[in-house]
Amino acid sequence: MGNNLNQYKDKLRKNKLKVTEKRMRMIETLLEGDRYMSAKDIQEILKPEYPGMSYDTIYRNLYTLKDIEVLEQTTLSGEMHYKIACTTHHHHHFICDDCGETKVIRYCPVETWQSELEDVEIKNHKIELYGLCGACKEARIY
Amino acid sequence: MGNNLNQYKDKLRKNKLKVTEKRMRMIETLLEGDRYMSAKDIQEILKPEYPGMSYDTIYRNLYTLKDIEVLEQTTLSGEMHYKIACTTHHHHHFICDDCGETKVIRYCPVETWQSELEDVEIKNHKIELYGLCGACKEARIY
DNA sequence: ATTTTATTTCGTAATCATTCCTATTTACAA
DNA sequence: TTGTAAATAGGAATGATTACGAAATAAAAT
Repeated sequence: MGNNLNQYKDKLRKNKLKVTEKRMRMIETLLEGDRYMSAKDIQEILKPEYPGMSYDTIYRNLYTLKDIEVLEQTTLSGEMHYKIACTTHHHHHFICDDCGETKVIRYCPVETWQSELEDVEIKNHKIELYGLCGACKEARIY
Repeated sequence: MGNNLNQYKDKLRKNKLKVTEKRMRMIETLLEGDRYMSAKDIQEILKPEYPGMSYDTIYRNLYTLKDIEVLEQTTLSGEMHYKIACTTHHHHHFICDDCGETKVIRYCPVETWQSELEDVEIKNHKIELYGLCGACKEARIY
């Protein structure tokens, strides 16, 4: 794989976290998926390799990886989902309702909103677009 | 109260739903609160009046009222929250992390995003700003 | 190579939001 | 006023998530 797993190893080490096999496979799984995945999704995918992988491990690692900003999280239909975070530029996502694929959206008017609401202090914001990606739009039968 | 509860009664009847005491008190509670509230919030507030009000009733009514667009919903820290919907114009919210007060934001660049992502079909979107409202910002001790 | 420390297991249990089930009650139409 | 369809109470069930604690394992530091 030409995936730059080293940057993730470095990040783990920088945070005094150990580079374990399971952790790396979770990161790889999320890199390969490149969409929001639930704890169960990840367990399913890694089941052949690690049949006895405990939920405890998955949840703990998802939490840890989100904490060091390797992952970003969002709630999709009641379940927490995670995906690899992109740290190079601020962005949000379009999420396909059918296949779960995500697309990056760049435009973010947070300054516009800050000036619309002068008296408040915006500390955080969530933007998500939902719908059908090109492929799923084609595949739809009406 | 000068609150126009009649429009809500009409809306219920239009949808062949019964105008019950509990339903109307839930609507009143949400009107008075005018912020996102959880099922538990509502149960707490109505407890003196209806000590035995069942969760089923609360959840079913929240769902029903969202369904007929009397309420809008969002997930806040893992819990579903509801507030009275404004149907006259499209908008989103700023939500105060401290007191839960909401402020309407008008600017919504959904067309901009649609042209940024030509191939997808945006069917839905979620925009939420979080932070401190004017009052809570003042009240903060640093 | 040895030690130290973090991580995983594993089984189980607690928690919490939400939903489901059935008997009973209520709103409202006829 | 009566019939019936909808709504509710009360509690059990579900499902995601977190917690736990001790033993086993693995990673990294010396």
